[in-house]
Amino acid sequence: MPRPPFRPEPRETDPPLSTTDYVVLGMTSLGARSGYEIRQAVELSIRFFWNISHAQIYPSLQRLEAAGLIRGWDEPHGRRPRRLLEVTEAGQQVLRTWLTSEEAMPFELRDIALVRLYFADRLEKEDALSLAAAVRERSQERVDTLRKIESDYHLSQDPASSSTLTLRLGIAFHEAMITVCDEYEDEQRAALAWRLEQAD
Amino acid sequence: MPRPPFRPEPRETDPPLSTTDYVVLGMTSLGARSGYEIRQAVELSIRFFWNISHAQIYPSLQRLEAAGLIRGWDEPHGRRPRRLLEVTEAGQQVLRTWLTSEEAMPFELRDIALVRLYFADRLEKEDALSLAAAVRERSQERVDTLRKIESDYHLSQDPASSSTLTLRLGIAFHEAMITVCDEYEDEQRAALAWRLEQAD
DNA sequence: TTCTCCATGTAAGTAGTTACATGATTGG
DNA sequence: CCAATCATGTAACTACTTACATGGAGAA
Repeated sequence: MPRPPFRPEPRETDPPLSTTDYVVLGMTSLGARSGYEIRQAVELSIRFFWNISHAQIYPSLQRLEAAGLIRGWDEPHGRRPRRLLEVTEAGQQVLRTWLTSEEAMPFELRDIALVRLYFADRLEKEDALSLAAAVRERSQERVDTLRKIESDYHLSQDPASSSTLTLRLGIAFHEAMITVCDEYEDEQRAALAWRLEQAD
Repeated sequence: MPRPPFRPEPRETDPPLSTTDYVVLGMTSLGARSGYEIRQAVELSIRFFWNISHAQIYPSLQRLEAAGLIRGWDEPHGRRPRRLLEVTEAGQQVLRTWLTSEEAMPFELRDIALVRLYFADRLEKEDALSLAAAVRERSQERVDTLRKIESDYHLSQDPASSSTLTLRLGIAFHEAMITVCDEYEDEQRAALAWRLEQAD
């Protein structure tokens, strides 16, 4: 009977961190002190380009703590349980290494509105028109909301660009969407007018 | 021995379609005749705002065929197997219904570059600067590529906006990114200059 | 003959969402 | 006292990616 092949002890080296882990680590490094605060910080800052749900945060915190990148201790508030966190020196270092690494920075966009618009030719022109209008209105609402937030923001203090970065990108993107919809609507209306003319 | 509990035949009512299923259905409706062609069509058109891999397409085709929304038949090319497809009238109807439905149109963006930029304050100013520069260059390359495609496109024929929609959105988005990076770099450089001045 | 493209599928693993579960505190 | 918010976690499920697997056709 052959000897089983030699396998070195599979050296449980820390698995590489996911982007979500780096977000959790980064928010801790910026001063978020609990899973709950991390979630709020994400919601108020980077959710436009990287959203995470609380169901991802708690397992991520466990991984980071096991890897020694953050430190956590229980500090209940009254009888309500609470686990406070802080980043370790190793964690700071890992974060900085990630931020300066040369690895690829993939870009991903998923927008059902654009998918629908792409297939709008399958509809009657009237329906295609109202679809485009709905998409345009959605973007218009987003722009209005973001502009409102932007002006409230200017009224307050901090001119730090990292906080307004998401605002400005959101505005730029949705304004481009509005332009595209406008053009599409013009085309459809022109085609429709031509058809009505022919019918006379 | 107890009788097994009565269970009504679980009336295999068609599960709702995912957006990916609608993409596959839509591409078939636009004339893609095989899984392979669907994949190519996605790659050349909507991949900027809805990418799918071939591993998603084949199971999706099976679901759609089971639901009677497309029809498929084997038509090997020589000895190479090939399954051709066409959309059924029911499929056309389901697609139109989806396109005109009022359901929400969520928008999702995931960009590691922006995440990194958000955490750039954790770095030395020099490193923050080179990170911002790397992000700016990435977007600049994208803009250059997209503009090239756009001008090639203009040289050919079809002025259909659905095909240029992805181009124009991509350009608008990445130009906004460049502006944001420029501003961030200016800030960092100013802070750096100030620090050097103090050191004198 | 070798490379690229055509062509279809499955398996295993990772990532993410939604729902389930619980309960305390604070402010009106 | 009731609603909103604080606060943490798990389970089940869905979606998606990467790797595995196979092989023919056509062109250079």
